Amino acid sequence: MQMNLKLDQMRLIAAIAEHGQLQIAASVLKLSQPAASRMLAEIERAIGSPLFDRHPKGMELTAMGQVFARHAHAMIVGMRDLTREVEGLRDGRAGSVRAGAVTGPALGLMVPAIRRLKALAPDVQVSVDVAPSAALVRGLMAGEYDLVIARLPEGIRRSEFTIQLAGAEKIRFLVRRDHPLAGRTRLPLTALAQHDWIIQDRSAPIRHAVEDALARTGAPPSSNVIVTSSLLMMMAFLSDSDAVAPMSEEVGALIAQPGMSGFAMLDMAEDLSVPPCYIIEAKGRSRSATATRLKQQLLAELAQNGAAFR
Amino acid sequence: MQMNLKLDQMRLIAAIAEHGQLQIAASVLKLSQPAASRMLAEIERAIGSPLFDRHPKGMELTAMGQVFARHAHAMIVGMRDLTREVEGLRDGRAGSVRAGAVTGPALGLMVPAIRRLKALAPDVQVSVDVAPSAALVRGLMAGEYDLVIARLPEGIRRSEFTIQLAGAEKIRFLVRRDHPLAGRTRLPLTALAQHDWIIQDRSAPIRHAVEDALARTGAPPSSNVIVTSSLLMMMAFLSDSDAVAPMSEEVGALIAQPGMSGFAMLDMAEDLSVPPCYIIEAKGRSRSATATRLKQQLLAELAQNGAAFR
DNA sequence: TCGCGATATACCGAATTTGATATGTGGATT
DNA sequence: AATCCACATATCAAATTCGGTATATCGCGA
Repeated sequence: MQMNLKLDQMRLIAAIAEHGQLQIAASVLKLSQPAASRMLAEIERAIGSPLFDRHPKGMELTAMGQVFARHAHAMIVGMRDLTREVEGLRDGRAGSVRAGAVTGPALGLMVPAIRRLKALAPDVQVSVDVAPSAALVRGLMAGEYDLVIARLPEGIRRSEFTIQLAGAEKIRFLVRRDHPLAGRTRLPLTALAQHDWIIQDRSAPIRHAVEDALARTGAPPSSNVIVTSSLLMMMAFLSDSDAVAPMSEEVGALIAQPGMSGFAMLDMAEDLSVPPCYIIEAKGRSRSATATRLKQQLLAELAQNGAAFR
Repeated sequence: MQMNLKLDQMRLIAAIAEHGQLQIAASVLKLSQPAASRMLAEIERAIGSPLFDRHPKGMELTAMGQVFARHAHAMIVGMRDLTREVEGLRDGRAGSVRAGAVTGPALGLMVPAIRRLKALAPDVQVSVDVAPSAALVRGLMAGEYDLVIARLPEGIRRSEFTIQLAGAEKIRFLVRRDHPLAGRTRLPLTALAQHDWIIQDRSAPIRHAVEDALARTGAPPSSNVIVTSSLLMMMAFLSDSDAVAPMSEEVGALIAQPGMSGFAMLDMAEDLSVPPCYIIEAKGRSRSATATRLKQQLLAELAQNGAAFR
């Protein structure tokens, strides 16, 4: 399907969704009602499905319309953010280092490196995001980050990046402290299948790795699953249920400090891991002094603890 | 500034940013080089600032260009996501309940309600996001959520929503267990000002409330601040430093379970809170049966624990 | 049955956009 | 100095977009 839609079309859909009537939406957008009607018809032709159910007193979104309206809204907000940020840049706001990392290296590398950087230069502005690799590399390419610690997405053109191996990331399963499986050792993966799972979105590498490992054992995945990427939600569900949640070892270690936590990591018969991570910067990008210093701290951390984070 | 830019313009900027040369970008977009050059010129005229520094062998992004390219990339990705989701809807994927909550009510209300719902209907698809109120209500309006638990953004038209009071949200300060302030009681806010802070983004209500309270005491905020909204990053920084981090009481309670955690919540002389939360649904929206059931569980949770979450 | 309110369609003209080719300009390299 | 490469500008023609007014259509309520 070819959907070369325009922002004004997004605005129309969002306005109709918000106001419930084409005429009001048209007025808001400073269009005549027939112009709005025709624009809507063109959008629906491009989509190949109605976006609104028509009623004598107005319209309401169809299921497809809800999907479209959500995206339209995000686009409108995105344009607003762009405008704001472009204007803000005119105010000459000082640079900062903007870094991102996937969860394990966020803890294992980024946190100590930032801590060291702040020790040396307490007033630098540091902004850190934790996100999946694809989003991080996308952000890096788009100039949103100065550097990221992430996996290499497929098809990445290595020649355009500076890439430094940072290490592998192991998967552990977190449970509440008094979970039936908590005290056992060398658990097979199949032992987990009968429990509820709190698991990440389908795009997460941890989920891929876990599902692949389950597939190799022949055990079906649990049928009772709650999908969330929020660590908070995971901890909350785990804390008073028999659910299990896969996560990176570093995250698990932080949450389940031995003897001091309401959580525990399961002892598995077989290690699971996800592909290794790298410190990635975009070539040809002017690098702020602060970003250079953060990179230096990351390399120092690797030199010191390389064996620990492998 | 009026920036009525087009997606094709975004694509051009993203392509130049990616390839470094106008001619290659033009080719990728199936344009002639002069057409691309003029399109770029028009974008830069609308922006009022160059997006690229020109060099004999190509162009590279200016600071403004990096901002623009990042947003352009997000728009392009958004359009791709829209296309994918529109197509996916044709595959007839079954409905699910999509809920969102700000952090405190995510724990205090949403988690038990979802747990009850799953007990009654183990195979329903539940998706939960934790996000700020503005984003949640935006998502609700755009059809991204069936219901949310959030604060009421300014200017919200109450007549368009079903709004049910869910309670207030208290702020606590989290520290590591052996923090110098951990054992003290009735701490004044000024006692925290000398420590490092791990704090949320400027738009977060918790940050507003904390900065307002600090302003009332006359104490300046800490000059040594790390900004992150990632709970994981907060916990990591707190776990081996003397930093403090404000967060909702429910989140703090989950992390700092008494006697069992590497963290503790500070005992403050004065309670801080953020404005109350509500269960919010959009009127005129066809509600899935699962969403209705989740709403029922939320109301049941409120009826049972209303005093606890107030 | 009639009137109302809301959307849909027909028709038209004006404006804008689009993108080509041809050519100019500037910096780097040989 | 000549050449090359990459971007910028001029010119032109074609296509598309845009959005108005006028009017038709439909469902609901009185």
